Amino acid sequence: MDSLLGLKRTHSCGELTKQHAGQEVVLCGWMARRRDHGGLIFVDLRDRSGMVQLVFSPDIDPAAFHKAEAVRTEYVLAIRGTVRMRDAETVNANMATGDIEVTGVELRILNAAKTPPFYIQDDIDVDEVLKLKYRYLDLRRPEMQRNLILRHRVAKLMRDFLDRQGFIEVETPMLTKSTPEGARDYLVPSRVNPGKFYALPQSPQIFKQILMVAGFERYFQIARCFRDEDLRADRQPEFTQLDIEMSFVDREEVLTMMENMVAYLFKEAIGADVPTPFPRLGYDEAMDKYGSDKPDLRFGMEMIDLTEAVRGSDFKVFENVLAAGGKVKAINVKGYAAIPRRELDGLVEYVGQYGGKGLAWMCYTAEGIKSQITKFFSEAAIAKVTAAAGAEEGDLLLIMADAPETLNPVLGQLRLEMGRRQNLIDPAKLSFAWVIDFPMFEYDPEDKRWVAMHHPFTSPRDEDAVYLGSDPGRIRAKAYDMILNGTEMGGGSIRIYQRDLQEKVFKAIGLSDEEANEQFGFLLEAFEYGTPPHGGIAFGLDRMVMLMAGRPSIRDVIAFPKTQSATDIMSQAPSAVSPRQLKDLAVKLDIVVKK
RNA sequence: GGCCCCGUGGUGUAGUGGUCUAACAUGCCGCCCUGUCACGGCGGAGAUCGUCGGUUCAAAUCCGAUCGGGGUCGCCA
Repeated sequence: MDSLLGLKRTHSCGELTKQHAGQEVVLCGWMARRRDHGGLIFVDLRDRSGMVQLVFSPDIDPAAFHKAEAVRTEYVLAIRGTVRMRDAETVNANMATGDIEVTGVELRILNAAKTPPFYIQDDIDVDEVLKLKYRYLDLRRPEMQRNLILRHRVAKLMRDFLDRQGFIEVETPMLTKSTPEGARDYLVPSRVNPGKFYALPQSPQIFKQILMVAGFERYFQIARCFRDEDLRADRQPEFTQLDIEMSFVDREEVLTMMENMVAYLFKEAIGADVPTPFPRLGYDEAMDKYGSDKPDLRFGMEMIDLTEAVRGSDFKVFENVLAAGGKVKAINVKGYAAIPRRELDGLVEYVGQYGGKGLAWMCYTAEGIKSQITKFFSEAAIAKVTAAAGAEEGDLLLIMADAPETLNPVLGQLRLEMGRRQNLIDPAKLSFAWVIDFPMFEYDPEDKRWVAMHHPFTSPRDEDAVYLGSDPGRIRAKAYDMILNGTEMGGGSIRIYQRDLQEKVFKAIGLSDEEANEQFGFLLEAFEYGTPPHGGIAFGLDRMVMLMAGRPSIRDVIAFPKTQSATDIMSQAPSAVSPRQLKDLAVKLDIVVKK
């Protein structure tokens, strides 16, 4: 094995162009591919910046040539050589550095490498376990390097933008207090306080509000957050938020500044033009038209209310739903009247997964309407449905009936599914919007109490606060979510900053005075020492970068992600600990759960 | 906790009861090759088919359990 002694890297592989022709350069990197012609060897050398072709020949340097014969995949190399133009017929247009090559006069093998378990290249299809076990090799692949470099760029742009706007980056604790609301906490036992636990933060929410009380006026943090809930493609137990809070602002100011920031980020990071201001949707409208509080607005197919059109038919299913106060709604899948019967049956199953009890359809074919339900309806009623849905020949109406709370989300899922099947979703499109006027509370039938939809520090709209004691369900909050292509990218609110209002909200979610004091007493007390009106927002950095990179999972933009069972295959976390460690922490494992 | 998909040489796949002594591609090893770029040619090694149990004269193949991965519902203020 050779050392680097006396050689200093002068260039990176990817930066070389015809401008460098004639120069002697020193390059370092990994051996990506070798083409050995017996009397002539080509090596593609890869580093973070890209790849370049090296040429070794006995005519150039016999020692370097013979060394090159022994080089294998992923060996770490340093080479000294001269950049030269390729002959016209040997130019490789598929390679960024394809105009030139480097003739090697000195080759050093800095380190050998075992043959990697998978190819170090883009677009591979390999088992997740293998990729995660050898994450350092997976991360060596150019596309993964691009993803993490993009992530770095986005974080830097966030800091640049917010710094210019007068924001101060402040770190808040990772060892914090467990609170009853929200997701399950990750707990950390305290050695010096036996029997007591810290919680890792689900978000820096309370600390950032305290920073407003402290007079920082504009705060941000790129903050790690922890939630002990089940994982998804876009959910990891630890994830990163861009957390922001501002004093002396109203909702308008927050929304305007944040959409400007996001437009800046997308422009600078991926060159996308994002028009501002963003469209705004009320929560009720979003649920009514799209059945979701984070609708994918890249395509239409809005839900259509047929309640009045179908009222008074002989169809018992609809009549029963209507009698119970439910609704009948449909989506119009344009041009899909020829849907195979088998697919329709599949759709019934599909809505069943989401709690849909049934699905009616009307196919507007050239021979008339094919449907299992039209026989229950008068011609006039059918005409009303056709008019309400704007149905034409070739269209397919998918119709559901249920209470709105069930119907909307299920039909919303069906809308998404049909959008996907009909290829209506343009992957290149970026459809941003704000969803505003969220309900303050939603009723939890399991706990039989009202819970904060956003969090309990969200301010109710001024005109709705009077219902706090009487009718929490009708209160709208000063909350907002930024959505992009059906993903919630960020959410926030204008906060409560007065003790008495905060106490009323705690009461509304069933916290007694004692509990409120025990959990949040310090915040309530802080509110009495001159708290400015304030509000803020937090963005999911992982999701934002995932969307920018066009990846299907945030695992692709996190250096060391966890599996669906929250383990790290590379480091084998979590793991058992020694009895000694447990004893120090005053922790006893009485309830042993499998393995 | 529920539902769905996946697990076969290093990697990706084929094989759905006997002809499997497991096929193909790629990678790997050896030899040849002075303009390739997914170089090419010739030869070779490499798999008890995730694990355990069952059915059967016979199991990669059927059944059950289990482990691991992925997607999703619930959950995620």
